Amino acid sequence: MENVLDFASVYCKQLDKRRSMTRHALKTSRSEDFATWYQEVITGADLAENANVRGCMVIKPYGYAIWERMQRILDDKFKELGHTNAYFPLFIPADLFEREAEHVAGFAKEMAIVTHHRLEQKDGKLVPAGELETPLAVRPTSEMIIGESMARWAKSYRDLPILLNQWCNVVRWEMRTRLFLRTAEFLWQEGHTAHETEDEARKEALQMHEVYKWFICDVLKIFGIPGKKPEYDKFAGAVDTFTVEAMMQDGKALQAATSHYLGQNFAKAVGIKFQGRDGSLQYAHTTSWGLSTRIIGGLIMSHSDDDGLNLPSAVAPYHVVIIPMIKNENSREIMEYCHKIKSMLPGSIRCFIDAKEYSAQNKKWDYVRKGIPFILEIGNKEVDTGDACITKRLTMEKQNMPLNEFVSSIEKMLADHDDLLHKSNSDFCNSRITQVSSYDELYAFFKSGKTGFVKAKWSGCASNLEKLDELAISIRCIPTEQSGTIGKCILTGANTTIDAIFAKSY
RNA sequence: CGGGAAGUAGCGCAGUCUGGUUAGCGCACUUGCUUAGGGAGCAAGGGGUCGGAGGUUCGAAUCCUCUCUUCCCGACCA
Repeated sequence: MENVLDFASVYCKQLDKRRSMTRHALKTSRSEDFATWYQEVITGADLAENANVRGCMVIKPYGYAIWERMQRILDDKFKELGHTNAYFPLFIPADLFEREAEHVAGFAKEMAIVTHHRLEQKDGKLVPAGELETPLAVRPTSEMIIGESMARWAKSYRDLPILLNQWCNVVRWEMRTRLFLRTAEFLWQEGHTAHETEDEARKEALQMHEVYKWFICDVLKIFGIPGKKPEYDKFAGAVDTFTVEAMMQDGKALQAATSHYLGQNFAKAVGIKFQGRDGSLQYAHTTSWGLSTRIIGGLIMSHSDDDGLNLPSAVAPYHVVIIPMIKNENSREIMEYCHKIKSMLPGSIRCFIDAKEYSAQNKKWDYVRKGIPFILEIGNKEVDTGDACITKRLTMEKQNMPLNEFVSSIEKMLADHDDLLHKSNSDFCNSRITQVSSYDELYAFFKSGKTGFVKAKWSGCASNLEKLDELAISIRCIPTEQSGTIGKCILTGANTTIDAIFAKSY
């Protein structure tokens, strides 16, 4: 493990050195204009584009390939833990929402509603004609409609737990949208479970919270702090909300995935009742948990640099791209050599040969922007020497190595790639966590233009929160890892042991 | 949803203020030749209902009204 870190340390330095010396693949740098840079990473890597509909996006094939990788990893894990996939309707009768007061209040403002079901031609224009008796909400989340089914399915304690997940799209009519981070329609998975006891349901919510933590931090190598949402910032209708708050390269927090213990709130609203072991009729305890395409935004803002995207190997559509440097005279030998390389690679390595007739250099820079970990340039030289000419995306260092050595070390190099990705991100983020012990310090920190997470004592009560408004920050979470020390709440002055994370957020 | 900016070729832009030949430039694209491993050169080409609708005018990318979309700052954001 130490060796790995040493390796990463050395490369971090090379990385910084190179960045100060050379021309970059993107026009705008992170430090110049983070928001513009973010857009350029997306267009540069060909991940997505704005659709013709307000706030909606087209996820392009390369972006969707990343999402598919994420889906596969998570789906396998969910199933391993006993969940099964199902599918519920996109439309939810609007009045169904009204059964849970907090829930409807939380979503009312961002709900898209279908009120008509037919178009008619009028003066050459199509106008909605048949009005629906009951308006249909386009699902912003499916607790109510899935709960309604569960109510029909659960009769006895023997029917529990019900462990469901669905992969779908949801719609939230947001006022301000940004590709991946906040779109009117987005893709996600939503898990919904019903349990016999509070204890079991709480364990389920925490278990899925752990799964998200693992996926975000270990698989995607994104720096995140797991914790609990403050009482006033829970999911509408939840008893407890757990979150992973990820830190982006501009120091802002991104709520990356949440898991909720819903108590009996939803069970009571839709009637998930079952006969218990003692014969009495009881309400189930439910949970829900979700992770969306927003995480792709988090992935971009965690790992990308001024040359574009960088990807952890687990979700990279390709690990290796081979670019033939074709010259007319012996293109056949070069292509044969390229195929030979591909066929020699271990099965775990995703590789493709780009033989499109575009200029090799332009192709190379495209793949730099797409964050392919290893780019191979294969031409006459390599055919003659039996080498591979490899550019490592993270460090942008280019080197020749004997083909056999490349093939036998590719898995190790990919592991090193992941370690470096992980280390440079976690070093960056760890250096941006600041501890303060008073509101004045907090104020000075954010007013000075510094960014990052600030850890401070908080009483846990909702008073004096308006003091955070001026700084445009919020309490992101109460981290699972608590120091246990006693101190004064920076907002109220009350004695407390609670550590909380304060930050600007997306 | 409030304030600001902007929509002209795939991308980036000029032209709009002060209405007037056939709407231009760079990159990209096509063809040819010459070159090639940090983003080629030269030459000849292709590609546009100037976001959309309506109006003013002999004439609208340009002026007016409405509308859609995008970006930035706020508010909002399980």
